[in-house]
Amino acid sequence: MEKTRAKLIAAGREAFAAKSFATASMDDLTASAGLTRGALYHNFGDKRGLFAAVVDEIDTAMAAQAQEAGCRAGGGWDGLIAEGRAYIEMALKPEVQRIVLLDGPAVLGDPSQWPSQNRCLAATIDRLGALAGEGTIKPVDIEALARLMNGMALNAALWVAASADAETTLPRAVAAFECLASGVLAEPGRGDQGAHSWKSADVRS
Amino acid sequence: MEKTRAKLIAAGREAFAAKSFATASMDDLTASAGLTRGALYHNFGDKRGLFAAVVDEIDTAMAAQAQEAGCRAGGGWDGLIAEGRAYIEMALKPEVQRIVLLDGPAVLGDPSQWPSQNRCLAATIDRLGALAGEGTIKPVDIEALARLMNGMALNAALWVAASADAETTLPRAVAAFECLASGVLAEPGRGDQGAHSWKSADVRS
DNA sequence: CAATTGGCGTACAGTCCGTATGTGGAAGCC
DNA sequence: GGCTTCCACATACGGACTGTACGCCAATTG
Repeated sequence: MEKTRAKLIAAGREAFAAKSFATASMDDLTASAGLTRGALYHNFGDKRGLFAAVVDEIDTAMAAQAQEAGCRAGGGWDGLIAEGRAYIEMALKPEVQRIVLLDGPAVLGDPSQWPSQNRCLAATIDRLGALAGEGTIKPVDIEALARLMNGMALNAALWVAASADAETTLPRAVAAFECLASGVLAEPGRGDQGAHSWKSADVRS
Repeated sequence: MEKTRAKLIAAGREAFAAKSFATASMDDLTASAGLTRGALYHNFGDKRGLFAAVVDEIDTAMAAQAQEAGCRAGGGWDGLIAEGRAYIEMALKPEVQRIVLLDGPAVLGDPSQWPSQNRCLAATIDRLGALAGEGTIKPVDIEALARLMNGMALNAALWVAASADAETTLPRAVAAFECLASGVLAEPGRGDQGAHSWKSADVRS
């Protein structure tokens, strides 16, 4: 049944977020879904299998939300920055930081190998490729740039999530992100408003 | 005895690197050191305690090596870039990627909270502060910048470590790192040679 | 209507962690 | 020198958890 899979994934999101992958008990998890471990091992084969499904669901939603924020910003360079900002902001949710940022790499390996991350990465690569075509950014290795920018946003998110008061740390992280990202601009002084943003954002720090 | 601690940490480095934190058995680990679990729980109190000691040892050595590379490059902006490059190169060792990059955050939490990382972060902050004082970099939030640059290097290292052939990926990651880092330069066109490096390194890609 | 298949519950074995207890030797004291 | 104390480590035990093999029930099919 496809309904039990959904129930298990939903229960997994709660359990893995609240207790981490290692300490989450599959007996409790399945019981909270009104099932037993038999259903789990039949549908996902493994504890890791359920975790991978949970990560894929969350990560896919994150990629979609980031891309939507990029389009809402009008695409182009501003869209790229908006994507990074959205990604950082999502890490305020404990679910995201515990499952995707901390346990995910340890259990499933390098995030850039996940299918959901590859989708997000492909979107960033496309966006950077378009910017390179119109000369907005320097003609550098696009894939390497996309990977590092994704990683930078991911790491900024981790910092914000671990900080005492995320409300004040978030703008600092976003400003630093935009400042570093402006390094790929062909004309840093006036490339869109990439160079202005870090200035205006820095005022409040 | 201080000798048993060293033997357990040495055995921990091998076991955690080869089998990961979760699958490493403390019975086997202590047996390989010629001891039993009694010695472990007496000296470190916990499986996590030993792991924290192992991470601290590796991470401290990494910070020292990176700082030494920075000094060898003559300090200043080139020193900062050399630090990042050295940090990325260290992640080629499976021990570093498995223990520090993957399991470390999951078991011990956000890396920026580790004592060893704080030492490395303080060094980067000092270096950035000096560069800001002489006007080499933009007057932005130094701490946020240092955290993101450390995270960027860490993530680039993870990518290189997970790639099929690290020898070709490494220069791509380093070039992208330098390109993004150049975003903090006050005069990107000719700030030291930060802007040249990404060009020359990109030729071979 | 009988048989088979698939989804799920149940029982069992194996492993591992953490703690409580025991032991041997070294140091201190009279 | 003998006795006590203490510390570093070994040993034994309990509890929990995962993964697997097996059993049951419903639905489908011929």
